[in-house]
Amino acid sequence: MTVSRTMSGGRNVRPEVQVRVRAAADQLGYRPNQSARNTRLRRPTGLIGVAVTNLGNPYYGQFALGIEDVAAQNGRHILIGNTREDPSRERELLDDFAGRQVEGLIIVPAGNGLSVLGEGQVTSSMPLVLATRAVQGVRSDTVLVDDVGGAVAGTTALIDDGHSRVAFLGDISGIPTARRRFEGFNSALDARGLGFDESLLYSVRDADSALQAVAGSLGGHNPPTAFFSTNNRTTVGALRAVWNHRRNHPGLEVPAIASFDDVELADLLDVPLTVMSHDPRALGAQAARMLFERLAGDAPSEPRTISMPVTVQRY
Amino acid sequence: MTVSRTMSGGRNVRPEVQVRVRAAADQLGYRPNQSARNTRLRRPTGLIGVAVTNLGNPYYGQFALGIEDVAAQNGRHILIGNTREDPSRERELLDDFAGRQVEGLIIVPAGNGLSVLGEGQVTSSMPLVLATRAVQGVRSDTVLVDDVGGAVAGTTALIDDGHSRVAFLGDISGIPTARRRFEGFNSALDARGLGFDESLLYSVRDADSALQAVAGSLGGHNPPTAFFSTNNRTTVGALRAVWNHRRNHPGLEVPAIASFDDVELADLLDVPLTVMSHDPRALGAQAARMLFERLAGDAPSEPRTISMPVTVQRY
DNA sequence: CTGTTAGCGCATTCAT
DNA sequence: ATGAATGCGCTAACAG
Repeated sequence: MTVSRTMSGGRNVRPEVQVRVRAAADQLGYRPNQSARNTRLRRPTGLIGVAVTNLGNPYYGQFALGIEDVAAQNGRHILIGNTREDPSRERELLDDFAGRQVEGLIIVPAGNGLSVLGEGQVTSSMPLVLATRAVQGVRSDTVLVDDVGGAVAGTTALIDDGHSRVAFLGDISGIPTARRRFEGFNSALDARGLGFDESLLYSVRDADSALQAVAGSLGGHNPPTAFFSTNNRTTVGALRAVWNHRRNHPGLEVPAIASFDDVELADLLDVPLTVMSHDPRALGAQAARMLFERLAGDAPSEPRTISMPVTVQRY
Repeated sequence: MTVSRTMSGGRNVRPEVQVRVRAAADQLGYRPNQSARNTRLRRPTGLIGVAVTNLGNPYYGQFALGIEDVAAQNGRHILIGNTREDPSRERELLDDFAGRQVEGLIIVPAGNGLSVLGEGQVTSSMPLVLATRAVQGVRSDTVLVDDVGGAVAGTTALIDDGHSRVAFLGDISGIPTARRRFEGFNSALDARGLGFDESLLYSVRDADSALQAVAGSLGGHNPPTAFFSTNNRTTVGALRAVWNHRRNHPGLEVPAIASFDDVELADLLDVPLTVMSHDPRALGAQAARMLFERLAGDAPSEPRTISMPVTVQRY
């Protein structure tokens, strides 16, 4: 008990004894076992579980930073896992997080919108905030991006520049976010009385496949004059392809790109670029704040959905 | 006991009973308490503590991804914290990690090489791998980058291009990595019989300050013809400054940049660029592998230091 | 100020 | 195949 008391503040232990206890602890490398401590105190673990779809994407680095920041302010730590868009990996992570008694979850749902979260096992037992994508059948706090509005604005800007034949780069069957952006894209075309040529829909996810798609598209018959890119990975590919195209065909009009998400240095590239951007770090911070509000009990019982604004910039 | 047995595999429990148990568990949202489990089994937690200096930097996103990958393969999860180069935050994290009985640590030491790790409290009690930077007085497995060799190679390439007046962008007093790269930079100049003009040493850390420094430098008397940039953040700033300079002074020779660390899209920028790069994801994976080797007991008792190779590319 | 008792949730061991 | 007793490391509550 004297040791226990000393290690947890030292109330009611003689200072000199405390010194001896600490010295011995240092010597022996003793540290109180938090697992046992938590067991006994029936205390929350101070852990937040975070699952993202691609840790290697700078976007999610910023996102994680936003969460970490707010978590640290609230004395919590984050357990982070990468789902690689793989629902089974997501399930593993969720099970593990739950078993570790995390206090809450911030999840970027993997896959096509029917993630394992929909089964409702984990989600009912602890506070959950969904980020970036909603999941069918899951009623929980959610932080979305104004995908539709942003896509409408970006596409409209493209149209106003005179583009009427615009290709779309994104995996609308696999990724809900891409689907919503496609919606906005389409309704902007509609609003201007333009149709979308289905042959200009490229189902790509990463930079390489986007590069191939754009290169192929520009090399084909009746190529588009602009590309709508759904995320920063596909934008990188599109930029490279357009860059190559410009180098190989000097004098020709340079195809324009409308990119959802910003890419560092893209503004210097001399490619007509419309960026529909938002701040992933702010998104992460917002998700974390919603989670902590709920943990603190001062959130309404109804799930809240917040939509992060999207701004359009031209380069 | 029947529940316990069922939840941990179901040996010696009648199948029909197992079904009922699982049903009830689902219904109630019951999940075995890992803390209690670990306490009883005196089992390791399956957690790895990771501390990086800047989670928002894409470099560390890749680094974390490399760790996560290997950790997942080994059935471990990662607890990640951001130190913001702040030693006191590092200490907090380390204490917390230790208290949570993480099985091992992968740390990018914060600050100037005399991190709190030097005090030896935490480090003696569990396996530790230092990444990117070494710490004075700490003998542990370490994964470094060939900073000196890479800097020599990059600087030499610059000199061979005819540059004799090269500025240096990096915080050599605050960041050990920058110091080592400065060493290589200097010895390459020496080897070619060139001196370094101390007035061309800019102690910058982030993109903005690097941009200011380069802009100022190019606007001054006797400006350098090239810049050595110590990391991807300072490189982004330098690229922007050089870009602006070229736009404002067409016809003038464009200053060259030698960048330690690659930056996405920089190769398209039409700025003479020498990149000394390595793969942060591989570095993370390597650090994780060393940690798990040690945990498995099949590592030599002597601490090992591995140096990741640096390749030089020209754009 | 310090020690004793009891119990957190779980699993090993030994009964039945 | 199931249950009872016991103890993991810790601390609240109660002695003294």
